[in-house]
Amino acid sequence: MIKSGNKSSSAAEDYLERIQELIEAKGYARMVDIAASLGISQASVTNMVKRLDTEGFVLYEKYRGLVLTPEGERIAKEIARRHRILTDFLSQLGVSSEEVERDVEGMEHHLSLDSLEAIERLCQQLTCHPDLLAKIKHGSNKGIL
Amino acid sequence: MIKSGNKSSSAAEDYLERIQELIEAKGYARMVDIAASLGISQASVTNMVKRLDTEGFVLYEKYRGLVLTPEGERIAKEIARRHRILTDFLSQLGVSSEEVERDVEGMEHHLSLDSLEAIERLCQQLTCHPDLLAKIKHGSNKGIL
DNA sequence: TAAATAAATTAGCCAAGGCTAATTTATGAA
DNA sequence: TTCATAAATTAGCCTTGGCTAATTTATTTA
Repeated sequence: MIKSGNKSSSAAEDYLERIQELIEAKGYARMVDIAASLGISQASVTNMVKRLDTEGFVLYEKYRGLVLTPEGERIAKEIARRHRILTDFLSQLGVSSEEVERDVEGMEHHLSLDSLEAIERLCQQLTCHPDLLAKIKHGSNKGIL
Repeated sequence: MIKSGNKSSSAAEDYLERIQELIEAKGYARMVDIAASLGISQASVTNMVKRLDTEGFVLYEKYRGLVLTPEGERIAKEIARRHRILTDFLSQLGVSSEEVERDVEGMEHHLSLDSLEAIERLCQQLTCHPDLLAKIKHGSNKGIL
């Protein structure tokens, strides 16, 4: 998904997002850490990283590690942004953080820029209308406990 | 996706939704129509319908047609509901109908009930606040033309 | 009702993305 | 520096969900 530039699958986007997060957090992204972070096997990571390399999202040298290309980084940051916006949105609506996480994970690859930015503006507006948000959350049965 | 009852993949859910739509519109769902409606080959439909049968979502007899089981119908209706709610939501935000269609198609399989119903309540509230919606749409560059 | 056409099915293929088991390379500690 | 362990890779397999081409069954029409 994601329109401009090269095509990347949902799976590829997930990898790029996590790789970027690891690099930000620790300066590098090892295969073993990518695997742990995504909850999949190291072998699967090796395969996908090879693909990401041939498709130009990553520079990879066997046994030596990998870095994102500018294009890979662009996609990683775009996905991170979608993640942020959608997480904010569902959190504002009072959805529990575990559900937010799962739902966002699934949705973030399927939204046009237009929809995403409309939701972003909506969040902005909702911030100034806590009364409205209160009514929405009130409908929820898992209220303030 | 969809929690309660049997598991169904996103693809299976798409099939069930379309089958239900065809049955509602014409009283029956032929392989050739399901294929046309989903934009895939008849052979692929035959395969998936067999699977939907063995998984209990559909009753199918070779060359004789198919009907939804109660469970299949339950899922079809649940997906249709998600489709409705998400379509309403993005439309309210001023997203173009083609984009709404594509986005909803992608998202509808990935939302928890909690998130879905929070969005439903949000739409309800937004209906009473056209001023708010106006501001959101205003941020869009493809405004009133 | 027999032949032509439309619909459905089968067989066999492909790519994406997972997996495990076995092997190879790198690295840290004695 | 050598050996034990950790990390990475390879080989080979699986499922999902597509596809085309060939075949079979149903249906329509002359």
